[in-house]
Amino acid sequence: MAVTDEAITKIKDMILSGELAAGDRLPPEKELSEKLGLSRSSLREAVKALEIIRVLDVRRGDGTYVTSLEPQLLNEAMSFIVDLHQDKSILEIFEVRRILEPAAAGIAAGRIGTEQLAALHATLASVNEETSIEALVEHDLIFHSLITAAADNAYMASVLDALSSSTVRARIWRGLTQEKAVDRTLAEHTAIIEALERGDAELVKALVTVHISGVEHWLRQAL
Amino acid sequence: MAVTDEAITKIKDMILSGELAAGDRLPPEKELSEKLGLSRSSLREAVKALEIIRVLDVRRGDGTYVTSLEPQLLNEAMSFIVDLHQDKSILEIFEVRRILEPAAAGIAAGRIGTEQLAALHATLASVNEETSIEALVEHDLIFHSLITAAADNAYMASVLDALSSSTVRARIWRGLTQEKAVDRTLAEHTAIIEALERGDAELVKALVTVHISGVEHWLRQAL
DNA sequence: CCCCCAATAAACATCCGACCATTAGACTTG
DNA sequence: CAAGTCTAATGGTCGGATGTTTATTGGGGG
Repeated sequence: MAVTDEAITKIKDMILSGELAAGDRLPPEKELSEKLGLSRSSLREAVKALEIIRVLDVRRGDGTYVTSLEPQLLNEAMSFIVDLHQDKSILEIFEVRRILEPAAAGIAAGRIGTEQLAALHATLASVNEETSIEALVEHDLIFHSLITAAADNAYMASVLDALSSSTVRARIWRGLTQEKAVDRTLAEHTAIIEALERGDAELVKALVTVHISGVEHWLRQAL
Repeated sequence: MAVTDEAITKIKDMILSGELAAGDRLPPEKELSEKLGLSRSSLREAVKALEIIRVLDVRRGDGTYVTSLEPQLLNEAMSFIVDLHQDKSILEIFEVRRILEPAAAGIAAGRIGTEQLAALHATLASVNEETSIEALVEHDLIFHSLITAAADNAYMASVLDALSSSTVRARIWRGLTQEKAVDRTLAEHTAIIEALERGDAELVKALVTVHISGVEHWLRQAL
């Protein structure tokens, strides 16, 4: 194994063993490179890799720290990868979403609070049939994120958010707007909010399933 | 933004724009560093980061290539992150698994082939109540992976495999063996295989739900 | 003509040392 | 005591030298 990969493993092990905890500061690059027995250049490659997947937080002029390692940090790292997969298997992604998202929404129905419901209303009110595509994508991301967040499971939220990365959503919406399906989507969003307010988990699950399956169906025809 | 991060974004964009396709070879480090306007050292940090998340494949003495970007490559990158989360939110992970894995197994019931069933029998036959913990963990990983793989959805398999990283599984099994629950787990595995053979999707879903919930329940008591 | 092997060149791996840019914290000053 | 300033610590970037691995090429032998 290359020294850089060894360094990555060693740093990871230092975290797993508890030698480094969340929020801890790592020794300076020069010092750590000597401790691990490799050059600063090689160590920096290792640190950069760990920074990309949000394990380390490098602050210039200050130092390098272990991140909180909270599940939501999984998000960006996963999204980065999903972004690159593009159309290749978008239908497979939807199959996972169709399973996970209704379940998450159902859980959310029993846990969602007043503030979160207000936020849902707000994002819905910010768009209509004449809104720009960019704003619609933004609304759609927020809408689904708010619901998955309300399920109060950071892993679930991370996985779902990553699977619906912004670039994927953007492409879909571009197609949907051409099909004049915007009003239908917004109507479905409205229905989902109402069911959430009533706390009707079964109805929420059904509505979300229909909502996602609708897009999925459109995709199958478009491809 | 730092030059290294710019380089990461540029390489990512080259892939998104189609300038670089899966399997393509990147220009040599020296050449690419000049094209992107940064030093070779900094470029190497960017390449290392992309290599860790399985976007690039660096072959010493040969060159650097874009990976196939297949969904299963998501696996290792995600597992690496989940590994670091440890106990922090293991119950949240189980909540996601309890939703996704029965659904995947239910789909697998209709798609699983003879060879895959044989593989399931084989891994089950390789263990008993006196097997070492390491071998039990290995069996457990293979058993669940085979089923999720049979659902024929690479994203689903990647997410599930990542959520049950080997270190997490190892810790759980260590606890389960102390509780003499090994035989029960193996009995449940047997029942799941039989239901899969019959193609009874509903029963498979129920059995997998019970199976995962059982471990989840044990975890709640243990924590 | 084909196969095997050694020589070669290309490419990544690693290291070093220098200098720049930024930040946190100590210090000075009003 | 507060605000601004200075400084040491730390990461960011660079260029080049050298080592290691691999693919390729060309020649020699079968």
